Amino acid sequence: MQRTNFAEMACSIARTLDVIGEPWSPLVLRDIWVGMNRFDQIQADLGISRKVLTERLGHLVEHGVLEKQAYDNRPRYEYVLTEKGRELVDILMVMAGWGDRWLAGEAGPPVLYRHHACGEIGRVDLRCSHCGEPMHADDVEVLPGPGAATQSASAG
Amino acid sequence: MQRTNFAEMACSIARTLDVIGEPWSPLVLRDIWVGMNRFDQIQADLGISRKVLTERLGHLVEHGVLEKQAYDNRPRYEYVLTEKGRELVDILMVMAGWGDRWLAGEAGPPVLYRHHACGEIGRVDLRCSHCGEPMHADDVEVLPGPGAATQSASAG
DNA sequence: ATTTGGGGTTCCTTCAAGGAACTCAGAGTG
DNA sequence: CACTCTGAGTTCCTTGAAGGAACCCCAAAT
Repeated sequence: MQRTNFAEMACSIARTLDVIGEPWSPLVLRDIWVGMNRFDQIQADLGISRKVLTERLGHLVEHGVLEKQAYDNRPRYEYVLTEKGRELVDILMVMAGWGDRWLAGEAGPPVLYRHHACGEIGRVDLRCSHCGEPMHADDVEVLPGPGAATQSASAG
Repeated sequence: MQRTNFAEMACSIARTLDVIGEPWSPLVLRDIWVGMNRFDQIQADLGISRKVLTERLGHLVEHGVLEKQAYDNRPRYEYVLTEKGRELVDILMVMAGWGDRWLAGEAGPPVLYRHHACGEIGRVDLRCSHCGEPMHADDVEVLPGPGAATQSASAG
């Protein structure tokens, strides 16, 4: 899919999609985040084709969000998040928050997040890094930045 | 692509991906967010195939994140975000933040966000809804919630 | 010497993305 | 009235990615 090259667009959303926009990639990251670090674990948990999983892991390693580490003398490997990858998980937490709010239905959220700092079940909240007040779709004005393309559209 | 049905998984991330996980969907939402509301505008801006754009818009309307509104006596329509859709934009802002930080390079971020509340250029920051402290990948413990599947894996 | 198990490849089928051309409905123009 | 213009899609064909099952390789362990 995704034959159009999102990486070349002058849009940070498109560039991020170039890294995790392919099907399954966010779910692979989620599994690794919660401690499922081996190929067969992830494959069995998600039910993803082994071929596709190989491709996704390779892509994520290439982009520096995962590292492949040997854990045995035998050729055995596990995948761990880099710092770049751990920060990607922010996106997953916000996605989970939206899904919990709008798609969970009667049953309620499939998982809960206990915040280490306060020990309580919490949800992620988006706030302005500058003033600390809530920051959502309607709270911002979008302006061209230094890396804006001059000619083409698709800045973002 | 995505022939596997993410909607049925007991995972809010997977369910969210069922809504916006297909290629182009997040970029379509972004365009509408920044005020490009008509079919031909979006098509020209993104360079997406008209066929695919038709499919994506239909899917997003079906899932209640967009509304299709007539703006003329002629058969002319524009697409606007619902509340559900506006909250989806939170995900886009976090994606943009990650892309700005890790992929923008020398040129700097393509766009900047001015926060209405404080008037300054800001970045989104993830905080715990309970205590207000930062909340990231390593700051939480993931626990089964009320909607957790009992038998299968893929909770999240 | 044979089995086991993790970590992949290979190969084939099906279905989605890209892309260009075509359609349709209603307004504006001469 | 005929003609064109424009927005908003459809149709059709080609290419290529996802699904899936089978196969392979290597290094213990038995």
